[in-house]
Amino acid sequence: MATIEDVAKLTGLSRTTISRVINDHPYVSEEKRKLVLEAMEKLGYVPNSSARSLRNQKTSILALFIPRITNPFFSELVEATEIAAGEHGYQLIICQTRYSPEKELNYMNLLKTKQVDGVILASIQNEWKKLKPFLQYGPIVLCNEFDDCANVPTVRLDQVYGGYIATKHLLERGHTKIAYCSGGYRSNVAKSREIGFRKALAEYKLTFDERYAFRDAFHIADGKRVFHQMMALSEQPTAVFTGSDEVAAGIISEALRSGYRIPEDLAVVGFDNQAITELTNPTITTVHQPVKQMAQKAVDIIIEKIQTKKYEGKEIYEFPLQLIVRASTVGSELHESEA
Amino acid sequence: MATIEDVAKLTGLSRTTISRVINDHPYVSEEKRKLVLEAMEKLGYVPNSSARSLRNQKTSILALFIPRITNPFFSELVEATEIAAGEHGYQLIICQTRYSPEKELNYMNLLKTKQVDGVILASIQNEWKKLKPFLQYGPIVLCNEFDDCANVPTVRLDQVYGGYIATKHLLERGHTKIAYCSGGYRSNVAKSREIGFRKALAEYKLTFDERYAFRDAFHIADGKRVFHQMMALSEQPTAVFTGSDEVAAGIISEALRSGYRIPEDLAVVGFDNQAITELTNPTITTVHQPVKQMAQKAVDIIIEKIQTKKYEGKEIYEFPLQLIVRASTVGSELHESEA
DNA sequence: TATGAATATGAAAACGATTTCATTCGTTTC
DNA sequence: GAAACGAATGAAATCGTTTTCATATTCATA
Repeated sequence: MATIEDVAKLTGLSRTTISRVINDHPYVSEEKRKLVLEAMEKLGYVPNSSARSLRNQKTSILALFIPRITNPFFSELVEATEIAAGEHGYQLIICQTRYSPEKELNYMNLLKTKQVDGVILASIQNEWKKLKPFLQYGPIVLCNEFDDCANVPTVRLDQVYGGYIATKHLLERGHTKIAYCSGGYRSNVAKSREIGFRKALAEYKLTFDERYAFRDAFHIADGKRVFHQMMALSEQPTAVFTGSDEVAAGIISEALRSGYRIPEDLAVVGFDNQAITELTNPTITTVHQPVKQMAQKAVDIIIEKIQTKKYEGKEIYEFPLQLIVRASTVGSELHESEA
Repeated sequence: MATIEDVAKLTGLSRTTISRVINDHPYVSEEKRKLVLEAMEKLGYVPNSSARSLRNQKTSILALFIPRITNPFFSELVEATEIAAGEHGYQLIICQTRYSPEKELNYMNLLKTKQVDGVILASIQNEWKKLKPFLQYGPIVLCNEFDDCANVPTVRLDQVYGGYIATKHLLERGHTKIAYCSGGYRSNVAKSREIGFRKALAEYKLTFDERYAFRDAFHIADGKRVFHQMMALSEQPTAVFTGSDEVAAGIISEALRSGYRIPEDLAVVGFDNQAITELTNPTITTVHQPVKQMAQKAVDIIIEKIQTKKYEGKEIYEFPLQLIVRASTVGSELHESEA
C-alpha cells in the first residue's frame, strides 16, 4: 500500500506538502497541488485511517447501544442513526447488549480505548453510577431510554403522555378492566408509560390491578402467551395496553384464533406504529414515535459534544407522541386519527 | 488519559516491559508483572486502539453491507453477524447501501483506508469488476448474495432449490396459474429463485407467464399493491410465490379484506420463516433460511482470510433451505413440515 | 532600498503503541 | 573454568499521519 512518503518521493516534495493537499490547507501552489493529485492517483494512494485517528485523536466512529436489532423499533432507530451519522462523515458500530449489564459495560470499553468517539445509549442495562465513569473518555448521549440520575444530554419521547393517551382512549370507550403489558422492569421508558397508564386510570377513579400487569412482553410470541394468561384470569380484562405492536399483534392473532372478536370482546392498543399494524385484521390502534427525528437529534448532539469536548451536563430534548386510532379499538365504526 | 509511557514512568520500567505485560508475552518476572498491573489499575490505563491499529496494521473491525436494516431478513443477519464477530473480538460497522451502487462504492473505501479489516457483502449493487479492485486492500466475503464472476469466498443458500420446493409444493396441490413475486432485478438470489420456480413449472409442462411476474416487491405495502395488481388480471392466479414473508403477509391481509379465502381462492408461499408467518390467520407456508449458520460461517471465513492474507480464490459454502408448510397453502387439512 | 507581510515549502517532533535488537545476568554443560 | 544458553530487561526504530517551527521567496509599501 502506498503511503504519504511514497507520494512525497514520487513528487520530490515533502510529506508536509502532501498532507496539505490532502487536507485542503492553504499555501500550496496550484502547480504542486496538481502534481500531488496526479501522483496520488497514479499510486492509488489513500490516507491510512489508523494513522489519522492516532494523530488527530478521533476515529469518526460512533457506537450505538441497543438490546437487539431484530426488535423492529430498534431496527428503525439503527437505520435512522446510521444515515444521520453518515451525513456527518461518521461510521456506526452496533452494540447489542442483549439486556446484559456485563455486555453493556464491556462494550463501554470502546469509548475508554478510544475506538469510538462517542456512545449513544438507546437502552440502559446498568445503574448510571456504573456508566458515569466512562464520561471522562468521551461523550455519552441517551436516546430513547433515559435515567434521571444521568447528567448527560438526553433525547427522548414523552412516554408518560404516550401511556396516558393510549389508556385514555380505551377509558373513553367505556373500558374499565384494562390490562397492561410492557417490556422490561428496568426500563424507564416502560416505567413512564405505566405512570401515564395509571394517571389515566386515576382520572377515571380506577386503580391499577397488579393481576392485569404483564411486564415481560417483548415479542409476538409473548403476546400470544399473555393472551392466554389474561383469559385464564377469573375476571377477564376487556381491553389491553401493550408496549409494542408485535405484542399487540400476538395478542390479536391468538384472540381471533380462540374465537374472540376484536375489539368487541377485547380492545387492543399497540405502540410504535410499525408496518405490522396495517397487516392484521383488524388493524391496530397504536402510538406513533418519531424515531427518525429522535435519531437525527441524538447524532447532532453527540457530534457537537465531540467537538466542544464538554461531556457533562443534563440537556433534555423531548419529542411528542401521537395516538393513531385504528380498528383494534373502535371496530367498524367510523374512526379518525387524533393528536 | 494515561499512556503506556505513564505506566513506564510510575513503575520505573521501560515501555517494552509494559507492552509485554499487556500482551501476555513471556520473559517478564512475576514481580514486575504485578507491579505493572497495579500501576495500570491505579492510572486507569488502557491501551489506545488507534495506536494499536496503526502499529499492528489491523483494526478488529468488520464492515457488513446490507440494503437496509429494517428488512427483517437483514436484521436477523446483522444480529447473527454482530454476535459471531464479537466472539472473535471484532466489532461490526453497518453499511446500508439502500440499493445505491454509489453508496456501496463509497462504503468500500472503508477497506481501502484500512478502517476495517474486511468486508462482508450481504447484498451487491455493482458489477463485480467495480468491486474487484478493492480486493488488494483486504478480504471481501459474499454472504447471502453472490456473483458468478466473483473470485472470493461465498457463503450462500441454495436459492434455486428454495424456489423449486416452494413452487413444487403449489404444483402438487393442483395449482397451474402461479404468480411470481421477488425483490429486485439485480439480485442473483432473486434470479436463482426464479430459476427454481421455472424448473418446477417445467416439470409440470407449464411455462412462465410474464404477466404473473412482479419483481419489485419488498415490503408489506408492496404485497398489498401486488394483490390488487394480480386481481386486476383477466386470468387471475390461484397461487402466488413470494420472495419474502412480509410480501406474503401483505397479500394475505389484502386478500382477506377483499373477501378472498386463503388458501381456497389464493394459496400463498412466503420466504424467510419470520415471526410474522405465525401471526397471520392463516399462518404462512414459507421457506426457512439458516441465517445464523450462514452469518457464523461468513465471519469464520473472513477472519481466516484476514489472518492468512490470501484474499482471492473462489470457495463456495452452501447451506440447505427447508420448506415449512403452514395454512396459507393447505388450509385446514392436516399438514406437516417436509424437508 | 530597506521592511514587513504574505506565500510556499520542508525538517522534525509528535500521536501511543509494538517489535527488533542488544545487553546483562544466572545457570548449565563439557 | 570457559562456552553456551535461557531469562529478564531496555533503547530505539517503526507504523503513517499532522502540526509546529523554521526558512526561503515574492511582493507591496514607506
